[in-house]
Amino acid sequence: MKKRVVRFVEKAVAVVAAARGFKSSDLPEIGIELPREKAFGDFSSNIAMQLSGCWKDNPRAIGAALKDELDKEADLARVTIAGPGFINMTLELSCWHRRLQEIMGQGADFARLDYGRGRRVLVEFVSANPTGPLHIGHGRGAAVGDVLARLLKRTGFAVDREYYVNDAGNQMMVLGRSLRWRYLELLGRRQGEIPDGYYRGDYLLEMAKELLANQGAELVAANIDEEDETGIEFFTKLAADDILVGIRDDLDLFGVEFEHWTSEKEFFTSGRVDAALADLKKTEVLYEEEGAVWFASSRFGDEKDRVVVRANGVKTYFASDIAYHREKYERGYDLLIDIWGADHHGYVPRLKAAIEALGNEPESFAAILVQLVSLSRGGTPVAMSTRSGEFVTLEEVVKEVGKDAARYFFLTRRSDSQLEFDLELAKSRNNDNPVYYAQYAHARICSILRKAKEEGLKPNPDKTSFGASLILPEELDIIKKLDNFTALLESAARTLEPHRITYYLDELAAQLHSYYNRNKVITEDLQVSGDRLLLVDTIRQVINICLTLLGVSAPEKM
RNA sequence: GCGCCAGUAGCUCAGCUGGAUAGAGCAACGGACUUCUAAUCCGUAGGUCGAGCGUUCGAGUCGUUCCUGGCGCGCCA
Repeated sequence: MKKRVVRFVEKAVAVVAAARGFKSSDLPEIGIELPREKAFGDFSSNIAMQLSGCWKDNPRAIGAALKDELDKEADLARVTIAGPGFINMTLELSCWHRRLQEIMGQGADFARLDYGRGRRVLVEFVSANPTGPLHIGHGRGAAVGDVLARLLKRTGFAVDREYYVNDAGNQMMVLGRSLRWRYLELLGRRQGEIPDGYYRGDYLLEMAKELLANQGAELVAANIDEEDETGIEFFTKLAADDILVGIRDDLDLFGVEFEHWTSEKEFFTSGRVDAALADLKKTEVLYEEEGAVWFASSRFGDEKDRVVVRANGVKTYFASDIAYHREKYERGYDLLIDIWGADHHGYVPRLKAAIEALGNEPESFAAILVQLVSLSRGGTPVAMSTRSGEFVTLEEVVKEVGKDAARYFFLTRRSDSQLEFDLELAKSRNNDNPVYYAQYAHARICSILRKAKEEGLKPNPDKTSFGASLILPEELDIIKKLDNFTALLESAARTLEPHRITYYLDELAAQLHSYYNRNKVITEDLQVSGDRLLLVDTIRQVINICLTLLGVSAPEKM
């Protein structure tokens, strides 16, 4: 609808520009907004103010000239000039009624946009080290990443989700040592507290017990000396594989699926890290100093240069990450989105530098930083640390509060603002939980539709009289809100901010609840009932789309 | 010390590419179920948008300087 109004204004501006002898080529872009105040009409434009500078005339005079042109449009019921020069426009009611019918007619395909024009996007998220179960912080990343992927898909991107398994490096050795220690502990060959720096979560103890039960003591114990690192690789692989299975299960429970699981280790073994470094070397951004190989990331805006190969010959995590992102581009993606914990923000400039050094557009890479989730229980902070084993797992939370509430909760805030997750609050199944509000609206409409069906009524399909009885201000507001959904999705996709869906949904649900309490949908009047059924059914449809985007169920009864 | 993110109602937070009189939920207070689902609704009250300066027709939004909080500044991942 907005685009139609933009065209009206464009046309008017072109006519007036021609009359005043200005070229149509150097006109500013037409901005159309939804005014805050209803009294200002359906749409408003500030174009007169923008033109006043280059046309050397006052905004109200320009506005008046534009108004004369706009008054010729049959679909515009009213055009006024207000304040410093706003052009306020009100559409004919019939336009809104037609729009409602149109939205309903598009069904589940409403707001399926072509904004992305088929560009290929890779959204990489969670990517937690396979050193322990996913905790609540990973849950936030999972929710944001998954919903963002769904959003981009709907707005016209070709999207893949990817989990990068960080199965290389020191941490994996520590994991192996930790499991081996637990195993030896069960055999009575280790006593006391597990050493500092080891992972001490209960899951490793459980794993060790299972290992002992399945494989016995001799199989692996025979060759293990008290002190050396014998068998570490065996334990590492065992632990990592087992944990990864658990991670997949947890994400499955959370409703998150990945198209790809990529292993960091394979980048080393396949020689891709070396190939990436060779590429960088060609562009002369690598140099040696103090025995190490450095990447001159400071030339691309990073605060200092970074080591890619240590003096001991071992390549850094950064080196494999360069290879990883290089490979993403090779796979043909136009846009890379990485979702990281905000504590990794210092890492963004160097990766961006590498991406640029490899000849890619810096704008084709975006890192979304998700702030930490601070955990509390009934208002008391809970410490979280994988190594100490003190944390609440994602699995635990999902099982307690349900997938719907958990996912929704993570999207009630924009990602760069910190989120406090109170376990007591989340676990309590009371009415404070915002997800029920939207779901209830959906169930309520379904209930109305059931009742209508019993009475032989259905949403008005009549192409000539549809919606004509929808004349209440709140009805018009709802239609506008429904119409605005496409713009909302587009802006959410443009800014990569999936939380906007949640807020929109909440507002739409509020409008429905309010409308429901004020008006009866099923009345004596067949025309009115049919039109109102059309209205609420369309609301239901859009709520359904929102909930689907959020990965939250849309119950027909509650 | 440098950098990133945040600072909006008592609390938790929205505020779309700068737009007109700054919003919601919770908490507080007062109302609405013989009615299509009260997991709801309606009303009241609550603000120098951290502070200053600047940019312009116009700033919560942009620039800049401070203040406060979180995080990061490794040849760890």
